[in-house]
Parts: sequence; C-alpha cells; structure tokens
Amino acid sequence: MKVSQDQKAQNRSRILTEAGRLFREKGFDAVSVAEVMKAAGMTHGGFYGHFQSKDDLVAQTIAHAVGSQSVIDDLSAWIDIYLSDPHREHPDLGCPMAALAGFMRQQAPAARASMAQVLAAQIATLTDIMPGEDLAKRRRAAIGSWSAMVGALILARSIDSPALSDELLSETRAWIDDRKAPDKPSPAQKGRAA
Amino acid sequence: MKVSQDQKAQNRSRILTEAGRLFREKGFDAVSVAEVMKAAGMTHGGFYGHFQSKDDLVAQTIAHAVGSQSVIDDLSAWIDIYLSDPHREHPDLGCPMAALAGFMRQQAPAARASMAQVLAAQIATLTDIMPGEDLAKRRRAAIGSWSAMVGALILARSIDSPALSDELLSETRAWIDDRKAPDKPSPAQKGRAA
DNA sequence: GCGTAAATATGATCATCGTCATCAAAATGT
DNA sequence: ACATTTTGATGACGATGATCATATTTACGC
Repeated sequence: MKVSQDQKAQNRSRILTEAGRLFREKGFDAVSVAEVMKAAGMTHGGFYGHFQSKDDLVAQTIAHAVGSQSVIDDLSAWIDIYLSDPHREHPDLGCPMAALAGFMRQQAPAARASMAQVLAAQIATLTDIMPGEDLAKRRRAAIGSWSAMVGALILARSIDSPALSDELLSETRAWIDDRKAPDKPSPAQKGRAA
Repeated sequence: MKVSQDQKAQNRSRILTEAGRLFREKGFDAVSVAEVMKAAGMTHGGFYGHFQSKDDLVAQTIAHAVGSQSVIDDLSAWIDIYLSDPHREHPDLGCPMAALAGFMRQQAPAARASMAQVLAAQIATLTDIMPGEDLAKRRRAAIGSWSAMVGALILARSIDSPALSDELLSETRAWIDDRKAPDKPSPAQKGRAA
C-alpha cells in the first residue's frame, strides 16, 4: 500500500535508526535486511525502495548514527561518560565508531569514506575543546586521547573478565587525565580502580 | 584416507594458522569453515575431526594466533612497529587483538575468555618493560598505552583517507612518547607527521 | 472524483554455510 | 600380512540471507 511522502520519509528515517542500533549491537554481517525492516515496523520487501543495497544502507547508517549523537563540550565529562560502565554495556546506543570500527575494513568504499568523515569531525571537535594554545599540540592530544578512548572501550567490550574490563576503563581514564598533571597524585581517580 | 599422527598434528596446526590469517583478514563471520580447510590444503569434510564446531575453532584460534606472535622487549621499538604502515596494511599477519577485538562481543564465552587471557598477558608484558619504579603507575601506563595503540590501529584501518590514517598512527605514536618527556620538543617524531 | 504512479507486502530464487552421514584409504598394533 | 581404527573426501540437508518479481493498496496530480 502506498504511503504519504511524509510517512515515507519517517519510514526511511526509522530504518536508519533501527539499522544503527542493530549494526552497533551485532555488526553488519549478523544483521539481515529483513531484521532491520522488521525492527522498523515493515516487511523486507519495501527495503529496496529506500536503499540500493545493504552496502548502501551500511554507508548511510554510519553518517546517520553519528548525526544523532549528543555533543558534550566538557572534556573531562566526555571522557568520564565515554569510559563508563553504561557506555560499555550499551554499544547499541553508544559511540558508533567504537561499535563499528572493527567491521569497517571489509566494507564498501562508500562506508569507509563515511567513517573517515565522521572520524575527522570527531577529532576536530575534540581539538576544539582541548586545553592549550598550540594548535598542533591540541590536535595531537585529541588524536591520542581519542585513540585511547576508543581502544579502551573496544577492548573492555571484547573480553569476559569484568575485573580486567573495569580496570581498562578506569586506568585509561586516569592515564589520559594524568597527562594534564603528570606529577600530581592522579586527580581523576573517581570510579573503580585497580 | 588416514594419515600419520604426525600428519594429523601438522594438519591441525595448519588449520589454526590459516584460520588465524583468514579471521584477522575478514572477521569470523565472513570466513567459512570450507574456506579455512581449503587454505589448509584439505576439504571441508575433515573439519569436525579436529574441532567440535566453528565456535570451538574461533576460541582456539585466538590463543594460537597470539602464541605465534613475536615478542619485542624494547618499548619504543614495539610502539614504532605496532603503529607502522606495514602493520596497518597487513592485519592478517599482525596483532590479533587489533584485528579481532571488534568481533569479540558476539562470540561464544570460550572465545571471550581466551581473549581476556591474551589481553591480561599483553598488559603484564607491557608493564614489565615500562620504565619507572611504582608498579601501579607502570601498569597504568601499560594499560593506557596499549589502549591507545590498539585504538589508533583499529581506527587507522577503518577509514578510506590515507592522510588521516597516517596522521592517526604518527600522532598517537608521538603522543604516547610525549608522556615520558612532556616538555621536550617531541622526541619521537620519526615518520610521517601532520 | 479518477487514473496513475508509488510504496509496501508477499512470495520466489539462487547462493552460501554449518553440520552430519557415509565412504575410501591408509596407518598401526598384533 | 591382516584386521581394525582412524583420517580425510564426497555429498547431502536444512537454514538463512540478499535480491527481485509481482500484487495490492493508497496518495496525489489532473
């Protein structure tokens, strides 16, 4: 049955939203087109009226998922939330890069290009809120901190040991914070520690 | 046709080796049992004489792949090699954690437990060669550095932009090195830079 | 109001994959 | 040497998934 243009736009948006959740939760391969469509409240047939292929959906989902992320302007708060227990436990609602970067190597060029844009924007945002005067140093700190945040979250999610997983998050948090004051007694020792 | 016990052991080892390469290259889901067996020089039928299931193969492959990694005892050299262009370009021969961590969330408990062991051992090794006296600080530096290394490599491999990918590797390298001497003019500025 | 084009549903097709049953051949113990 | 295992090969089965063909219903321009 046909549907109003407004409905179609809403349906398309819902497909992208649900695809974003499912992909982050299970990875691209483990989610079928039919599963995405069902989550969006439709059957699998209408899919190709919205997207050319599953690869097309993947590429568009990356940009869409990042676009709906909330922005945090305080660096310490950002790191704390990023390396937190809730974020580790809910990849389907969390950072698309941490959830999907591991799957990007075998994706189509369009998807990889979309991820590159998203990553460049993230680094730019982090550079902006990074303290200091020297732009090059701020950008370096942004890249290093972001790598550590993403790496720690991915590793923390990849293992079975809650203790080691907790330690990864808290110690990486402390390690990044230590940069600002390497000689003081670790100012950001908030949560669980080793 | 039957084969000597020596042959069987060699065949099993070759299955694990080829599985390690293929899994690191394509991910667990994208590699079929038949593909692994073909790479090992056999047909798919004999697989279940060696492993109980594909999940079993996955779990054993993780331990096997890490066991055949070479150990580097110089920290700076390790970081340089880890965040190098060749390592980025050859995930099938490189660090299993960087190549596979992103796929671990949906794996069976045995595989996740194997990854936890491997990660714990890696952190212990890094802690050992980390400079300093305070053990807790050395372990923190090991965890933070390792997170940054893995994160940078995963991100560098996930995108399409060679410039940004290069920058991720070189700036993360410099950022980790800066920790040791935050005020000196970045002593480890060897390769390509921003 | 009407006819047409569009959006989704239903169902089919072709390929792939994990796993298992069965078979052939060769190794090993006696 | 021979009988018995045992290893790997061949082939099949059932399930799943991406994609497409066709049908149905309805929005929207005239």
